[in-house]
Amino acid sequence: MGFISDQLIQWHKTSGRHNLPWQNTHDPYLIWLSEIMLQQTQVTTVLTYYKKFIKRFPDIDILANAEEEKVLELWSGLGYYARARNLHKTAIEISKNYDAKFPSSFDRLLSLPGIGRSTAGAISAFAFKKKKPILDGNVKRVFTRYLGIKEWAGKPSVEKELWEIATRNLPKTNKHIHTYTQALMDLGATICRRTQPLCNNCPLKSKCISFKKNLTKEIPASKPKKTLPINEIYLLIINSRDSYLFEKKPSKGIWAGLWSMPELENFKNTANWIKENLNEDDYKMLEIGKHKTSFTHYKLNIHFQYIFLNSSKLLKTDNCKWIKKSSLKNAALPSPIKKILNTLKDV
DNA sequence: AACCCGGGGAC
DNA sequence: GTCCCAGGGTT
Repeated sequence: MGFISDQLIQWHKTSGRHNLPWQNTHDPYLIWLSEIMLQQTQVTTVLTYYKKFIKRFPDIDILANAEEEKVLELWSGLGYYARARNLHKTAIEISKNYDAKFPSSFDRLLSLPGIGRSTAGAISAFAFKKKKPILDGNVKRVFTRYLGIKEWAGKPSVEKELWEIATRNLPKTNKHIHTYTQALMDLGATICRRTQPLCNNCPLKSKCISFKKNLTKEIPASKPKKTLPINEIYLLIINSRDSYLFEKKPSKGIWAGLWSMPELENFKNTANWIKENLNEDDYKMLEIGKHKTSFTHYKLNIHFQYIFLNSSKLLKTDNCKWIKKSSLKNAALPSPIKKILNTLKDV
């Protein structure tokens, strides 16, 4: 398979993607940001977030000097919020220890928070023209199909093999490594798609085992199924005047660092909670509801009580705050919380 | 090796 | 509803 790299580089010239916002640059800051946002996230989803982000944080020093809260605000809705926290940590580290210049060393890149082997490989190729392999969902799909690998690509032993294949298939020189790397991603995204691959347009079809044996439906093998556990949480949506009451999530766990609603074990103690934390007896229950959402590893049923208070008194707790309705759109809230608030009737 | 971590696009 | 996406970190 020594000529795959040449064919891919040639194919990319006429048929690859050339106009994504993070292309046509070697600025490691812009490339790094795009790679982090694109982890487990589709291009179409990233586009608007990326543009907003570079407008607000044009360079790494500005990002490093920002409050983590502000970074999370621009990440709100994108998910996997550890990416945003690690992004901020890395910006601070580079600003401090590398004079705000991205390190070109692969090992130093790999040591930074949020940058794993594949992301370090992509940054190395795109920003520094270094010959390093990547192994994302696209590459896994292209290689498992091309070679007829029938096992799930996420299985550790298979993944190890795929890294070796990705390394072995790199171009001989680093001259076109950025084109090659982009070509692999583009082929996976536009031709070697998960469903309905466009095999007739594929530059690799003459030697692709899945194409020749008609295995593109079976390969790549899907992840082994597991029944997801269901979690129930109980939230108090407390409204007073033009604001809602929020509670900051802990630094670990789901939605870490974001703002959610006060959470109870159940609704038996609602009155006590309001008395203890807001020193208020007089409240009105406006609505009771339920919202379902689902994550990679569990399902979540959010139960909520929508409560109205006449006065917004001072809180005892320091991890709570009121947020005005007009500010919700730009606050660091998880998507389901924003959705629930949008369904509530105005008081 | 298994689990944790979001949200949405495409079907 | 299902599956998976330019994966990384933790245990």
